[in-house]
Amino acid sequence: MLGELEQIVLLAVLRVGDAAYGVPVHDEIVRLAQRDLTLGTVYKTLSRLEEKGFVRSYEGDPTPQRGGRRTRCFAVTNTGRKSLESSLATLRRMAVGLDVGLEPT
Amino acid sequence: MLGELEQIVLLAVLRVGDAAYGVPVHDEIVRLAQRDLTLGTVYKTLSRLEEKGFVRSYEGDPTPQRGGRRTRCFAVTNTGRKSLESSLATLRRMAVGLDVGLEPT
DNA sequence: ATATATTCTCGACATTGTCTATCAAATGAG
DNA sequence: CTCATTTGATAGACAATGTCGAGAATATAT
Repeated sequence: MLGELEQIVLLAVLRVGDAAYGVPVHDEIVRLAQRDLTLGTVYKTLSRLEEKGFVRSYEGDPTPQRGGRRTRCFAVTNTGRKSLESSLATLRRMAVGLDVGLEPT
Repeated sequence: MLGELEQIVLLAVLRVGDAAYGVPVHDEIVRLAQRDLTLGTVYKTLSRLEEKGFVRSYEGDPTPQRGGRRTRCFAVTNTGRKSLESSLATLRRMAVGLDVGLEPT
């Protein structure tokens, strides 16, 4: 089962695409979810998602502008994507017929 | 913030409509979310939602078929509905452009 | 070297998710 | 009427997720 924040973080990683490391993922969440999370929260969630096999991580290209260590980038795995789609599909199914702004096309 | 199950329970209460007490809400979740929850889990979640003001409860009509005590029915409050819509809107916003089965119309 | 900026890790604690066991009320059998 | 049975509700415990803040690691500028 994916928690609510886990879903959001998975979506953010997908959105950021390449070089999805902590900072841009965090920024994307703040921007689109209006949620004032800490970086620590994002990293913690990413770690847990990795333990469950929903994302994998790899060393990012060392292209730091000014200070900063190497980045740890994340990508959603197939399993992660399946799980995310399943969660969203459930919500959509349950929203059918209600006017809650999530009706199917 | 609404957890994932909280969202599902709110949706189920909306779906069931009148006389939304524990059992039918539970059934609706099992049916649409393929989630094998216990009745206890549903009640616990409903309690917590009520503490937060997202649902209210009232005594149901005593129309038991065979055994059974008076029912405690639940309805989603305005606040609850707003909160639910907000959560779903966030997901939808974040899904825009990704092919995860939750794109806006 | 030292200060500083950027990225990441690690406890610690709050909230949510979940079950099992148990309680309560209503009904029908005897 | 009494009580076993059925349906509905509650409570306590523990697991999983959500969240923060403090600090560690690493690179650069001075």
